[in-house]
Amino acid sequence: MTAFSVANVSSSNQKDYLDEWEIAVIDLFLNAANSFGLPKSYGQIYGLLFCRDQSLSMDEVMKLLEISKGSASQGLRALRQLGAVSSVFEPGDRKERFVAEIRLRKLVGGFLREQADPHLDKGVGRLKQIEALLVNSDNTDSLKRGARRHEILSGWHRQMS
Amino acid sequence: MTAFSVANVSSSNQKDYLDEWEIAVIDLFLNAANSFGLPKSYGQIYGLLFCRDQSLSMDEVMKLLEISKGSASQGLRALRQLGAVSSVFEPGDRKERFVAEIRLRKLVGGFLREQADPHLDKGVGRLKQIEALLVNSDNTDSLKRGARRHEILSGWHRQMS
DNA sequence: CACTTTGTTCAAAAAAACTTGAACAAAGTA
DNA sequence: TACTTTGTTCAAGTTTTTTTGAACAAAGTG
Repeated sequence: MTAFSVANVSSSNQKDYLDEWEIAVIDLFLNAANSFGLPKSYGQIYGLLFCRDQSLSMDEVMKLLEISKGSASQGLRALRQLGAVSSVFEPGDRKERFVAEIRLRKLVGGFLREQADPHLDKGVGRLKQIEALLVNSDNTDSLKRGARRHEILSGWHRQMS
Repeated sequence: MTAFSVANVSSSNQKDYLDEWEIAVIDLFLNAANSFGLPKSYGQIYGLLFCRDQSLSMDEVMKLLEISKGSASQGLRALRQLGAVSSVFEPGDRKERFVAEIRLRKLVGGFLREQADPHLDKGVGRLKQIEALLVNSDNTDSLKRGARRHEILSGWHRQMS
């Protein structure tokens, strides 16, 4: 093609603005994050990385999305923890760079593992606590009702595994 | 039994306090609601009804949970909308009374129908919008990338149905 | 060592979500 | 009609969550 080839310069070798369609995709993920109970900024960050072929540094994420250092740092950490992004170290570059995981399986799996499972576990703990209260004292009438409810909850828990 | 039988008096024929185990169950649902992205009060209300054999009026819900009229009204409406509670009119009583749906199938089904589906639909709308932006002008390079991303998103959508 | 670059932390500010209660509507009763 | 009971609405208040940015730590460089 033309003589303007891409140099592997150390600093920003990336577009420093967002295309319209990228803005729309980022907004899509922003809203998706919201409905999964995750902060909007997580959605934005994931959305941006999802759009790009090249990995991005935290700095580039901050500038492109116009979010603070804190948000970028925390967001990227959380997303990596969820398995939704992974980090790459380009050789000869001190910066950590990030790319989006785009396999739906992995995304859903990570989310379930990190978000759903902990909640389920907490639920199991609470069930045990309820059990304990049911052995307590007398008042047989209410306690019998409690025992029936406990059974229902246990049944639900079984069905969900 | 003793001579103290239960009369079908018109006003509060219910316990006006919560047992310890009921408080624990209500707390369980409070937290569950939270992790599903529903207001805590919805969880409390459902939890209370879940515990009881008898239907409860809005007034009783308010007093037992110590929540406001507004919360009780909105919570009960939303829960009915979700199919998580249903209302009953006792003959010769002006009050509407509520009971919890305890079939897991119905609960999950209602939740998906009212919460997940709308979000999916909104997502489809956004996808169309992105499509529109991709036909826009020139800048073939970025747009090609955009088209690839649009394919991925469409694929995801297919996999989720 | 002094300086730069990269990234984390966390208290405070901002934004979002939830709850409250007073005003209102609807419908029954006398 | 005037009064009561039941339930809804929504602006304002409260609480919770998220974001910001300044201070700090870690590690490379000259």
